[in-house]
Amino acid sequence: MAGSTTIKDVAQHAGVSVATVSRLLNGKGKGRVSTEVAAKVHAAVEALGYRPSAAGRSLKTRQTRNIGILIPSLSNPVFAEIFAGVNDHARREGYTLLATVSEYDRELELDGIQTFLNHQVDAAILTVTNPSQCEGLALLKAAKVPSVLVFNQENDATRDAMPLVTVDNEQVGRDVAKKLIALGHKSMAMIAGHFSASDRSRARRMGFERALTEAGLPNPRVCEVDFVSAEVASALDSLNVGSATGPTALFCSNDLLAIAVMKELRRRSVRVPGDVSVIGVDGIAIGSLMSPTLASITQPSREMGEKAAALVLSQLKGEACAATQLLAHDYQEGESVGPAATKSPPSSSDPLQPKA
Amino acid sequence: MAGSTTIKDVAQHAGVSVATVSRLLNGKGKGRVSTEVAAKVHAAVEALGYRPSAAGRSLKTRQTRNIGILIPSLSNPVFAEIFAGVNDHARREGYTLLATVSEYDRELELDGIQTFLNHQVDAAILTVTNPSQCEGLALLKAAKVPSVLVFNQENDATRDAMPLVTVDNEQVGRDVAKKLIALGHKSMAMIAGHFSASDRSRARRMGFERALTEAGLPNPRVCEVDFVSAEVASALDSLNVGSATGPTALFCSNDLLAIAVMKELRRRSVRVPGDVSVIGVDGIAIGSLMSPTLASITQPSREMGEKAAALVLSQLKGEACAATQLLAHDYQEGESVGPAATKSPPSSSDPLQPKA
DNA sequence: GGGGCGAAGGTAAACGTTTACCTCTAGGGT
DNA sequence: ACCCTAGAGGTAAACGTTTACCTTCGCCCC
Repeated sequence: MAGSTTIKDVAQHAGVSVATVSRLLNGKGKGRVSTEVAAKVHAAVEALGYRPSAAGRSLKTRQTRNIGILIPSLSNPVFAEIFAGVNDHARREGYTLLATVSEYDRELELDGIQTFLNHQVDAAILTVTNPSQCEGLALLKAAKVPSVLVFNQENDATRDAMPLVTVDNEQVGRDVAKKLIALGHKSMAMIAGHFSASDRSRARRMGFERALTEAGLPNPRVCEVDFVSAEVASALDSLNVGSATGPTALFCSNDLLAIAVMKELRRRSVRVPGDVSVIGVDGIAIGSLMSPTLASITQPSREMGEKAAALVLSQLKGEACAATQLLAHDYQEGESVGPAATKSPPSSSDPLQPKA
Repeated sequence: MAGSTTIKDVAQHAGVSVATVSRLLNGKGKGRVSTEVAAKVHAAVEALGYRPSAAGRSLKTRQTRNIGILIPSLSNPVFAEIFAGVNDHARREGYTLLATVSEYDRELELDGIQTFLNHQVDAAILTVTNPSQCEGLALLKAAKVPSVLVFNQENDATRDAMPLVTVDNEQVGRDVAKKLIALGHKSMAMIAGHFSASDRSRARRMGFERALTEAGLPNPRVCEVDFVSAEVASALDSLNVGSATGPTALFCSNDLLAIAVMKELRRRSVRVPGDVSVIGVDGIAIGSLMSPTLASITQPSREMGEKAAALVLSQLKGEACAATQLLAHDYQEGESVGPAATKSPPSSSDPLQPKA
């Protein structure tokens, strides 16, 4: 806090009542103030460096003009962009962001939400690890705080609707499959962060698997990693990547992971996409600076942030709004995917695909 | 806001006075409450789902337990880490973050600081484009809000001290120079974002140039870019990179830029480090996933965030604290630097360095 | 047995706003 | 000449806390 000059000081200095000052400053009331008085008040405000106290105001108006935003991590550029989008929209509407990052930790998620509640945020924008088992969400609903989930793919029907802004992650998985199938891949694998920490990964996996099944292909091998490079290595081992029996294409649940995978492949002298194709999800900018450039499914992250902010704000104004907004994703070309390798002569050690 | 049950409701429900509730909940007052009353109150709190109003509390205590944090951008992982560090420390101390990103825009910087002031943050943590001409800083000082600059290298002596948490950016520049000189480089260039937007870039440049001068080498060519890849290309053109008259080493003012530069070099078939060495600053994680891995000067970003938070908090408690904390940086090995290329036969078109 | 003391808890006055309601003045319509 | 209205501005009551200051009571010590 600071050299608090209050509205009372201003009123005194300008020789008017506090009500007048308040009315003028918020442009309220039919009975407006005369221009002379206005001038005096403004002069006083200027002279005293008056700044209305948010606390006093909030107490009376019962709104804080704060929006809580909870994201798992800022290391992933996707979340950084979401944040930028939210920030931008919120600022324009005169709202401020109470931000916290959860590091994918359920404990911290709850803690963050509690904090939002304690601070009486007017609205909340969240990405949680698992909407269907996040107690915090219930708290927000109980407190009737307009909230929206970003990126999450809530599929728990028992819970009454909390709006979502996301892409169709199952379709993302399908699109990846479609792309790889079109290039002749028949043996694929998926590498993902812990599914328990990301319902979007789960949805992507589901779409991926279904598309493969529909195409008459066997289920892909799937491997979870803890996102430390050592684990990436063992994941590649367990999938037999690079060997004749290994997959010809790797679907990574996000770009950061895909980049780590490409690094490890390079270390092993597995050529991308010569031996193995790699594709990620997110469309982060740095992907196209890699060599080979990373193919990915791009999401309009920044726009998602803006949409999310717009959504909670209109909810705040009491406007009914679409429960869920599905934004379009897109395929981002990249050198990291290519036609399936014809990896072995016909008399291969892999009897399952003699015609490949 | 929400189904506001107030402290009065709790008091009533528990059959005690509000003062008792308040005292119990904050563990204040020598005259403690008896265990039976405590139990009743807690039961009431539980039953009613009571949550103290931050507004009411702030109004009375004159502190918000909010810390403002202003950073230029979250796209740079360095800032994301700072944020994580601040977030972590603040949370542990029971503070919440009011966050905003300025996109390196002076207007938005000021706007953000005003917002902090309007919300009466207890403290502020900032990275600004230019400390010596940021009006916002003066406002913070005038309002006596404990503040700290992170990453900035304030060098305006006329201004009374605002504490800094940073690395010695001039030394960073020197260390880069030293490293490159040791590898035999004699012709170097620096590529940086707009210097006007980053005093740390300016300091790095200064150190770099001074070290070269002290080593008897000519001043490096320096080129500012607007951080769009098209500009990186023209920067490389203007520096003659890849030609016999061009530099054998490029010092990039941050890793993201270095990565973009490496990308463009690759496109031009300029070998790194064979033809040109590249070194960045920041030590972002993704640098070591590139090929070649990026050499860099690492900064302890997360720690800087934690230190910054600790610093403003102790300032808040009235403890005097070191005006400036210089943290150690470190050289991060990377494949992107190597010995200076002996780029042309003795009868070169470059008469300036016949002996090289 | 009385004075003193400390523990337990109540009373009420802030903190800085906003806003419903009131007062006053001037002007206009009949 | 009168009433009505509208504009301009003042008065004071909230909003939900915290906390200084009381009151009460039981206990101990002389």
